[in-house]
Amino acid sequence: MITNTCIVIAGPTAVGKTALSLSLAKHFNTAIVSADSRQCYRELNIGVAKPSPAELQIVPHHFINTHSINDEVNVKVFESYALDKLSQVFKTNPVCIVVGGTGLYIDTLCNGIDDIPPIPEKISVDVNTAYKQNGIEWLQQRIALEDEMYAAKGETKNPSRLIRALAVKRATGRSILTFQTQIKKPRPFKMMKIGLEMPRDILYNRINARVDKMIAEGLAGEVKSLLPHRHLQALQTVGYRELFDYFEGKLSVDEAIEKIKINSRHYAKRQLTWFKRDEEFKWFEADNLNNSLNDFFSFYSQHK
RNA sequence: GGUGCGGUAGCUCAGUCGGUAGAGCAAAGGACUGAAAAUCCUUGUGUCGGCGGUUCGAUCCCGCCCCACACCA
Repeated sequence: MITNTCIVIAGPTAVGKTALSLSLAKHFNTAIVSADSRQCYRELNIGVAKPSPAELQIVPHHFINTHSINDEVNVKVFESYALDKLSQVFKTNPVCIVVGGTGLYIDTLCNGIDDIPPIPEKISVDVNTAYKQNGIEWLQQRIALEDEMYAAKGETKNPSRLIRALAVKRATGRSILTFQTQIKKPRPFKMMKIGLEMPRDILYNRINARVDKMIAEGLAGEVKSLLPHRHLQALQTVGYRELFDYFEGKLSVDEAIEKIKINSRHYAKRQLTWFKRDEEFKWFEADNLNNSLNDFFSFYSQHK
């Protein structure tokens, strides 16, 4: 029996993941499942560097333009969506391409994520509201009182983790840490993890150039039309937040553009830190597409 | 040409009543379990513009020079 295989392409923003994934999808005559937490939103276009409409037509893509910024999208939503699409693809094809820069999503697709009961909305809302009113000190005090285990071992300086920990404790009576087993879930397919990288200065030049291109293509107009939605989680996105600040008069255009470049570099660095920790990745120099393809096929022929 | 205010980390600046200096940003490294393009943690030696003087000791006080900005001619 043929083993179904996910070819996972990861790496920092602007390294060239899309180009390689398209070539591979054409070669294997298969589909792409995107593992990108922002390209799934149909309202976000220029700033999230989606494949072009033409590219989307040539190769079937999943988890791109599939959701609205008003939908709740999170790692669990992605996991079930992507697993479902993979099983469909594998009915007719033994290979599927997974490409994206969201480390948590890729990790979860490959290894699963611990099951934690759903949290009643009221509890999350209450915790969030209290945090906004009272600040992180309040969260730290509540965690110290309500979840000793988390207070001792958790990230007590990180508001988003504290909020989640407190909500889980209140909803289940158990510390979130007791749910976190890190046991990998078996998947009905093989993973081949490919990381793309390039020298830092070259990557940063590419990022800067791509930001300039996005601006030339009209990113500011896109962001302006999304101003009423700027509070949504989906809009907490590099390229959008900085231009929101411009439209609200907090930054000049030039300052906003410079900020987008800086924040994109920070983002790229975080992605590299995440993926480098996963020793299952095979890293290729992404200096040029043909070289990457040659690297891939010689690797693939040895490991398929 | 004159007067004034400055010249301190890659940038913007603070400070040292004389004992060789520290914030924010940048940069670098790291973490990451339903917000993840999010969120959070760690890392600060630099001829303190130059040359002299005073002093045990000067980035700080004094003199001259250079540079920038503002105003007056």
